[in-house]
Amino acid sequence: MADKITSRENDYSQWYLDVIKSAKLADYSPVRGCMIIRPNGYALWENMKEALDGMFKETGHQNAYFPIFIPQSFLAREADHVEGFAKECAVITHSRLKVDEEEGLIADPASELEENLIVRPTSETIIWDTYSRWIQSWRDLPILINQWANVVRWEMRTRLFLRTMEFLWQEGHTAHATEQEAIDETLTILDVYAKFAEEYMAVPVLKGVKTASERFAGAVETYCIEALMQDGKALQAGTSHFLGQNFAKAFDCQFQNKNNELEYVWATSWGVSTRLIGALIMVHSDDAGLILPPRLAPVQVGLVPIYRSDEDRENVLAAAREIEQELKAVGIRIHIDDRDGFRPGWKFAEYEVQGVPVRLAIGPRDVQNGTVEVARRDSGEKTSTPREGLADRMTEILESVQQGLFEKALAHREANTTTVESYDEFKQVLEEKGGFIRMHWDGTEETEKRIKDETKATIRLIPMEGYEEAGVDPVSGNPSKGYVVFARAY
RNA sequence: CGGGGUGUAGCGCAGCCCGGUAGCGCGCGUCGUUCGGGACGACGAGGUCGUGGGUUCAAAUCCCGCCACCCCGACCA
Repeated sequence: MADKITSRENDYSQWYLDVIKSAKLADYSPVRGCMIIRPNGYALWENMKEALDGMFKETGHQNAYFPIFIPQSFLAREADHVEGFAKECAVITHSRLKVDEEEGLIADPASELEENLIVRPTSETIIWDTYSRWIQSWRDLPILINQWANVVRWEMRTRLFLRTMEFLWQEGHTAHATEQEAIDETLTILDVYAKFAEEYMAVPVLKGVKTASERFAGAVETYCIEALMQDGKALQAGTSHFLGQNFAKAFDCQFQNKNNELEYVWATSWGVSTRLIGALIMVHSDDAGLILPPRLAPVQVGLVPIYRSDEDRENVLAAAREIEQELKAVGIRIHIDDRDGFRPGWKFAEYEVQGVPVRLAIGPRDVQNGTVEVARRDSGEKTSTPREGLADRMTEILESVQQGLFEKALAHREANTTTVESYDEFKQVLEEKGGFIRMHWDGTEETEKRIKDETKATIRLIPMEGYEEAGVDPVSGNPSKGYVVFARAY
């Protein structure tokens, strides 16, 4: 008997945790705030990684790897950066342990490090230290590097996938000769992220710019994609930062331009993390468990063979293998659950809770009739269909599931995006409905903070499209350049 | 860092108030019957009761300390 999943209506955040547990995506670790990513979760991450990695390479980037340890002094070089990250750094002070007679195993005082090391919370500092040695001339630019890595941020409050102390991510760090080129890079990546979210994750996203208070520590401008979860809360799904010359100046990274002048290098950084898995869960899944978009699902089609006698078993499994070959031939990831000792109903339930997009079942009756049962995870719809032409039909169904998930999520977002003209209306919508709320904003940090303090809603982004529409900020009464998007966020 | 909660078999929990043989469900092992939506029976394995101390003839249970984790909130990808 599987664990019961709390309904979304009953307790959304418990539901989220239940889905992760039932679908065997992750587990808690012995250390607070850290998670064990189980094979189901990791396979999902690998698929995300593969798709993104391809897109990065397509846009001219290369992978590299920088060390996990950073000299403590590096962090202090960029003022905003240190302020943003200092409070959540794991610090390494010793290099070995020893057995103390009274206290047992302790850090050996004799091994105290000359300089503390920090476990990277992000790699700007060590990378810009490196770039300063790699870059001398305009001919050395641009540098377009990405790395797949783990980072550690000593968070007060953690949630599986959404915020863990250690998480997996990719971080791109690019160096450019001109400001415009760096800005273009920032936006190129933002588009890559949006495309990935929508086409692979089937999660519609808004693209925009963060306000100063929500900006990355050390950035000149932070661009982001924001998604809306089923409970009406927003989730930042990816960020792309234009860093200006801040890090180049902090790490003294200059180059000689074509006019023989020394200039500081222009920088960007950008990242998405295993948090995307959290987004995926919260956007699509239901009370029966996980629902995965076919393009990312580790198993796209799960096949359950049904038999009683040995003879049936042989015939059914033979048919199952044929189907497997046909589907594999058209590039479908199919898995046959041929384990004896598990009954079909159990297997159905397992595929369901694990979010496998389509489930097939084939038994003696089907073998005789040349049919197979097809069940869609998204709609629950079950049909019996001829084996003839199955591969093509499966391709269509998977495409239709992928499309359907996106459309459903988009419809949800649209139904939960409200434009308001007064602060009272804003508060009312926030309480009763949640979601994205568009409202005029005067552009001041003061107003932004007041709204946040009073309602817990933050400006998720200043939209990149359709922003210029002058009006009045209903909170301050001051003029506004356009509507910005508010929400309560994870 | 504030609030709440929990530590007893692999997992979920009861037992604690009122001290005296450590229990239930799921899972696990063997055998048999089953198998088209999470099957059933029989037998069986599995526990330093988070940890240190105290009270007592006797502590999972009472007292004191410590540790850990989870959930909610503030802060943050």
